[in-house]
Amino acid sequence: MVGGEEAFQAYLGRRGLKKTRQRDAIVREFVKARRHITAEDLHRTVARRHPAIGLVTVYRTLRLLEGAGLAKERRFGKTESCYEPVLGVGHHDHLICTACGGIFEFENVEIEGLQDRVASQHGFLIQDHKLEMYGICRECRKRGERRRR
Amino acid sequence: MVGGEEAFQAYLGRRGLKKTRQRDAIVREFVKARRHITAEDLHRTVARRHPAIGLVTVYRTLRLLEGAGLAKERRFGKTESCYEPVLGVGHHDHLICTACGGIFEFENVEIEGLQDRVASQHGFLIQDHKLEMYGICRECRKRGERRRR
DNA sequence: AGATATATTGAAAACGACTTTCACCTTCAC
DNA sequence: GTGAAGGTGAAAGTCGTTTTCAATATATCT
Repeated sequence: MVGGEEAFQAYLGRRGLKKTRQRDAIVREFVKARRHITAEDLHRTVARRHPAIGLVTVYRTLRLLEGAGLAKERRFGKTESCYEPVLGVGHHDHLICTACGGIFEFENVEIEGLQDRVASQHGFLIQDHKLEMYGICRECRKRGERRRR
Repeated sequence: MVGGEEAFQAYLGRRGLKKTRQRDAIVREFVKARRHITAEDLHRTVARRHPAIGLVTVYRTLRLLEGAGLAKERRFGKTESCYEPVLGVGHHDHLICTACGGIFEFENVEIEGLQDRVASQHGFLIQDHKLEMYGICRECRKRGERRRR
């Protein structure tokens, strides 16, 4: 999402939508995050400098970013969604620790290749995919696999 | 989930829980489904023969089944969860058509192997994983990729 | 700049899936 | 059978997210 802010404004213009201070502030913080973040967390961050901006507007802006192809919604646990900036290239997937809740990212070209093959074997035209692996991370294994919650 | 009903009753016994008519009916229909199903759909099915059984009890029973390792919760869209019977062996993943909403299952041992390798490279002890691919299925491509919703 | 049309805002209410509460009802070990 | 421990359905409550609505900001036209 290099130059994400300009891309976002172009998107707004194209759709006859307006550039506002709130959207600017939200998009700026979202880009700074550089990692998946929940709407609530993003709101907290934005509200430090702009206390008047509501959570509702954060949700709306995230949906706009998604529409612009600049953010992607993810759902790891059973509860809230996370949003992550769409960086120029390179898809990544996630390793999620069920003990500490930590989320680790990785990329693997071979897996991607196999996925494409499976998809075309089934006659699918692939648009997106996600791979999530759940387990115990190195740290938690050392610590003795204590469970959270 | 061959012999799922017996396994479930064993689980109940082990935990000091009781076998009830409602649970029997719900588990029986769940096993018959043999495929992912939402709580709501399962309830609808069960209610045909047992109109008094509430959706609440279906949710509770599904959580029990999950605890017993006989069902697995999945979340494809952004809305409801699906539950699928855990069959004895063989993990499968999903191809989801964004046009018609259809869900197709597949298995691929090579991908599984690569996943395990990635996990161990990161020091992870894998417990579970899920792979979902989104795209347009063969039928919808023929039909001209109309969008649902 | 001022007027005008249209989009945007925050607060509160609504939403949908799911969970909890509660008073009554089963189940099962004795 | 009896009684303690669980289970039940209905209604109320949660939680994350979306919608509604009256007030306000932005872009465009003059």
